[in-house]
Amino acid sequence: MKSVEIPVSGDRDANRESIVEELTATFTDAVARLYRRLRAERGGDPMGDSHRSVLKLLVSEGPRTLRELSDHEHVKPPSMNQTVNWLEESGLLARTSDPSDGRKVIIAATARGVALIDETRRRRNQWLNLQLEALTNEERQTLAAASTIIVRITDS
Amino acid sequence: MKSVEIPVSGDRDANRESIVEELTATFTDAVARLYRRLRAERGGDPMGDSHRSVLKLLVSEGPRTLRELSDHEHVKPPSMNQTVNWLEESGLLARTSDPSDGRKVIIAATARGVALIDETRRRRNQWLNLQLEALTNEERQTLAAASTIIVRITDS
DNA sequence: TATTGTTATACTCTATAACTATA
DNA sequence: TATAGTTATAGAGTATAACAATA
Repeated sequence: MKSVEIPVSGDRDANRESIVEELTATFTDAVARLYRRLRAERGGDPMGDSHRSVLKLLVSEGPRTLRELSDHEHVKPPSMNQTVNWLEESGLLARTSDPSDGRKVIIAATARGVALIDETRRRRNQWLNLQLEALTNEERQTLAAASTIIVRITDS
Repeated sequence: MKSVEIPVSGDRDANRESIVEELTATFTDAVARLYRRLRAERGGDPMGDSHRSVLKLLVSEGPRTLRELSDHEHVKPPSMNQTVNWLEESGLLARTSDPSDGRKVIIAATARGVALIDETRRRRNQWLNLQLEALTNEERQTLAAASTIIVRITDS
């Protein structure tokens, strides 16, 4: 009878685990669905999320190598190379050789790339803007706090 | 001098707007990066996110038509059709004609599809499980609350 | 040998356009 | 005509394999 009356520590661990796993499932679904929705709302913008994310990083944090970019975006180097190729052909970034290491290539935003990020920062994501405006301040604070946690988790 | 001393209501609106736009940018970035990270952690699993999301819906909420599935996932019918084809060829769902409307096709998970969802529910997303276990209860509550808000926004 | 970048190629998931069948 | 599903095809973004150049 003991085992019924007194929850042992193993039970509590199992319970905590199932709570975490439930959150994992719920949270994964929520993020995946929002990501798809954002893509669906993106509309006629020629620059995709990946391109924008890279350009934004270069603008806000300065030049990087290809390897640094692919690591930061959690993508393989050949994938990042294609993204960088597109941005280079669009005149939004430029490649230069690293004088101190002939293997490396320094990738930096051009003036046009900086201008584009500044320009579009406010125009973008109108759909999400509308959704967020309709929330309460408390709900927005929840999302802001969640964003902080997400970034910390993702970069770990 | 007045305009400097007394903030007019227009200023307050502009301020609220910029706060929302800042959250939009931050939140979009966080979600996109977590989505990529989750994909990178997925590893050798042959079933992609879209396939799994559809199968999970069929298992947890019962049969649906193609149109219902494509609406739910915010995807166009031909895209969903390809996803459904893959799942059908893999024996995880089955199509049957709707007796009351010859145009419609009822899509339902097979026993094997149900078993697969049950099986993999616990094995999946190990990386995110670990990250969430390392958080405080308060942080997990924040993410759970954010998930609720995200789902509500996304389905609107 | 190890590392950095690159090219070639293929896979997944999405879209649009055009078609068939049914209501 | 309108709706549900489907096929054909294309595009974006990812991956792996193989290669060149440099450390």
